[in-house]
Amino acid sequence: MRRPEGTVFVVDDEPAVLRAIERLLRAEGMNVVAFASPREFLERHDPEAPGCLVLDLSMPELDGLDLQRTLAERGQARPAVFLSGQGDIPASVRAMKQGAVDFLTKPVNDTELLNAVRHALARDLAARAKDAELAELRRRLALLTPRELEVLGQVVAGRLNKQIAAELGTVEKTIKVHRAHIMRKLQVRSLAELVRLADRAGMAASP
Amino acid sequence: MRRPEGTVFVVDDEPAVLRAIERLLRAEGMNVVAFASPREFLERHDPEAPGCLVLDLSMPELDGLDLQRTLAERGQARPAVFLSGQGDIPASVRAMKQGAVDFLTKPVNDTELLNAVRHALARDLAARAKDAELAELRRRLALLTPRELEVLGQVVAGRLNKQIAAELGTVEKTIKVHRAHIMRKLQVRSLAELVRLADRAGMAASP
DNA sequence: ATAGGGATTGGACCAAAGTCCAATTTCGCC
DNA sequence: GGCGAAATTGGACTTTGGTCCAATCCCTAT
Repeated sequence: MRRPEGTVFVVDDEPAVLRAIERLLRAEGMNVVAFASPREFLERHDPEAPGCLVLDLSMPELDGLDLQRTLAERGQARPAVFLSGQGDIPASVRAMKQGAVDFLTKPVNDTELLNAVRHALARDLAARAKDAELAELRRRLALLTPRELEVLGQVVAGRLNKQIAAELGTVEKTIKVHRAHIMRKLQVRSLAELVRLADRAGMAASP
Repeated sequence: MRRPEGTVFVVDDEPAVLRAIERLLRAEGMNVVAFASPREFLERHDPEAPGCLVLDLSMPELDGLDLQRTLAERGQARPAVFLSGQGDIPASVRAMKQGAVDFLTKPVNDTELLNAVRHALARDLAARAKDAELAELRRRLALLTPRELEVLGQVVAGRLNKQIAAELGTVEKTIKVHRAHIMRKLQVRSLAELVRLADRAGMAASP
């Protein structure tokens, strides 16, 4: 079973547990990188590499929740599967509210962990795909001049060229030229596509 | 503080807890309806009334999770806040995965419960608003004839009238008429609006 | 000062879309 | 058999949108 679909970053301060989990995941053909502490993870991991987390809840210095939150603040959030020894309910609830994929209690059931990790990897891939798409949209929008952005806003708001011209204090002819430039730069071939692109990129339509 | 924003349906088999929660919520000006058992709730509650749930996790016959799932199957899901006595972690995780707003342990902290309930009510209102909007869109789409739906699909796919005519084996003139009918029936005044309406209603664009 | 990009505009046209009025054709239903 | 909605089509225009070629005007960086 090919599984180059991302890496599983495991962080646990108990060496025995860390090795056991690493072995389990590798046996399934997954790419695994193990860290003995949150600090080590923060220093060495590659935020660009696709993948998910398997975090021990209670660790010295920074616990699993803190680590998860820290990554989120850096814009490096990843789907996480939490493991806890005796962990309390409030912690599990907090983890889930924070977007955890699952929260398992030790001793961990292998099947449950594998399912949770597969879900987490899938979620990360989906999130990265969405991010990539959004980045591509913004990259294209960045090619537009300020004026073209104004015109775009009016166009996707459903205004006619004539109305846009009046609004922007110019003539219809000019708007047509801007429109043509917009279509070319954004690589869309129909108004329908243009509207979708603008909406997905989160353009605020100003009345 | 006016709070006619939905009702809080409380279900707990312990009379003392039920009364205490009811009193707490009413003191905040909330509309509350208390039920001593899941069965009673299923028989008497109004699925149309906006509002959220406060569910005891462990109850005879049907526990809180079962009740939540049963409602979901009936298409009557509501945001729920769970309360548990000694509850285990797996139960709390399952509840959160199922979409619970929060999962609190008894004895419940009043402030936490109130905050959770407020979030749940807000979430229900938002969900109902979205549902209502979607229903409105579908209501309008239902006014279209089968042919008009075909044309709509092609239009929002960015096809020209000429192309659509060829595709549907008719002439451009006919397509124009259909388009005019579509715009009128859907109450949109621009192609941009039409595209958004179709997309939000989840129209699959066929190539 | 000078090149180059951005914003604008003209003119000339062509293509696409929308409108008004009118007329058939087809089909399921009473 | 006939009614009424749906689907179609014509004709005659008007409005909009798009394209080509060409030409200013302004501002910034070299």
